[in-house]
Amino acid sequence: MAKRGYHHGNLKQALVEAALDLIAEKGPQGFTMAEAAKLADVSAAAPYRHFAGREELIAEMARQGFDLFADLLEYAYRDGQPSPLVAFEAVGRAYLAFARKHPGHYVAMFESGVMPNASPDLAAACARANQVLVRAAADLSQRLPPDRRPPTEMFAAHISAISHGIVELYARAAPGSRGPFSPEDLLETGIGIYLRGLGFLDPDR
Amino acid sequence: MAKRGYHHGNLKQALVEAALDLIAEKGPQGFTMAEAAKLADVSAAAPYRHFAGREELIAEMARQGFDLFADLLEYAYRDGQPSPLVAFEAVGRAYLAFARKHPGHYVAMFESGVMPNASPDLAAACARANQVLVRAAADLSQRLPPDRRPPTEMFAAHISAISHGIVELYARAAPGSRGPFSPEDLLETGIGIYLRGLGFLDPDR
DNA sequence: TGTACATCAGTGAACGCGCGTTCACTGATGTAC
DNA sequence: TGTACATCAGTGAACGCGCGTTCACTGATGTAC
Repeated sequence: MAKRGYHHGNLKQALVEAALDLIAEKGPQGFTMAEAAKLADVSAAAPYRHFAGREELIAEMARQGFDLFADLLEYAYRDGQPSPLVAFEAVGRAYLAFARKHPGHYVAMFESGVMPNASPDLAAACARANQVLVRAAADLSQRLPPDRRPPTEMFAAHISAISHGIVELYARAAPGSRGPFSPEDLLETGIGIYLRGLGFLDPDR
Repeated sequence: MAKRGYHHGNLKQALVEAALDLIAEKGPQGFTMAEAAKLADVSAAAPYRHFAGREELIAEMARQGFDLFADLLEYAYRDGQPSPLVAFEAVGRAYLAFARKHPGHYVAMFESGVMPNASPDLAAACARANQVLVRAAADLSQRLPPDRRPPTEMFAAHISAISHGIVELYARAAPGSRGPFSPEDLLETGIGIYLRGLGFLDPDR
């Protein structure tokens, strides 16, 4: 690490990242302001130049998490290319990949107890991520005959629920602790069966 | 509350129940030994006559939770009566009802970070609950032609995941905060669509 | 039935600790002139 | 370019607090004889 003088230069973000590491390693309550400050190599009082308190730091982690999450889902969806179905399944994989690669963000977003309306920024980021899922569901629904289309919000909620459930129950625990299937397999097959139930035929399976 | 003398009489269970109340109200880290003792009307040192430490109290809450959970799922399943499909859907409803009625247990079981192998008793209770789901899935699978049966464990895992996901995302938050659908509706429709995807026709929908 | 005694399940005080946060301060930076 | 000064982003010490846990103790209970 480069030597630094009296001023840190980028302390706010350094604190966020330190806290993300701590939270990923030790769970939602597993970070303290003091420890984050120590990891960022500043005194325990320094964080209060950038955050009003602990809650605000957590909210900032969650906000950045939802922003990144929305970006990744959007990138995976690619406006429904090459087809809504393929794009939709890519979104599912991106969901799981995000949880795997950014466990600190994931915990801050979904397990820290932070309320999405804690700040307008956080609420906006949260809504944006959700809208990617909703849009993917809506586009895909268009392919069904009108009388067999599920409500879009419900469709999106089902996908969120199974994805989140798999992350929490099977991706978080020690590898192999819960049955012989990888989270990725579980999610792919689960969404596949669900989509078939809606009337999409998946010729590959 | 009845006056009590020097001895409490049933302190161990009283502590468990106090801690369940606290955890339900304030989240997985939202209880302390001191506060549980206070709620049970004993000194802060008294809990250590019954539990080796905080972790052991959490594990006991989770153990009792899994036991109750297994009982309720089993009762809902009723050995597959009147039909595997109907019984299976009753299990889904029982899952959600458990999470609603016993939030303290649910949190201790799934959000407290307690490891299922923390004690043999806990592991056994956890396995028993899981086995009810596996059995329900297995019985239902029997109705499908052999070449279309999903692996039983996977089937059960999908159901666990969607149930857990709905609890965490939609049943926990403030009512109405997340879309227009009740958790019960979401779970019923979600499982319905999934089962149709497996090849079960549900004539009602 | 009465008594001595082991065992059990509480008490109350104390411990060391680390936390979140505040405060007066100071070193560094950047800008106006 | 040089200097005075406002502003910013750190420090270090201190606070009050509540926690988990330990310890020597004591009141209550139950059992052997």
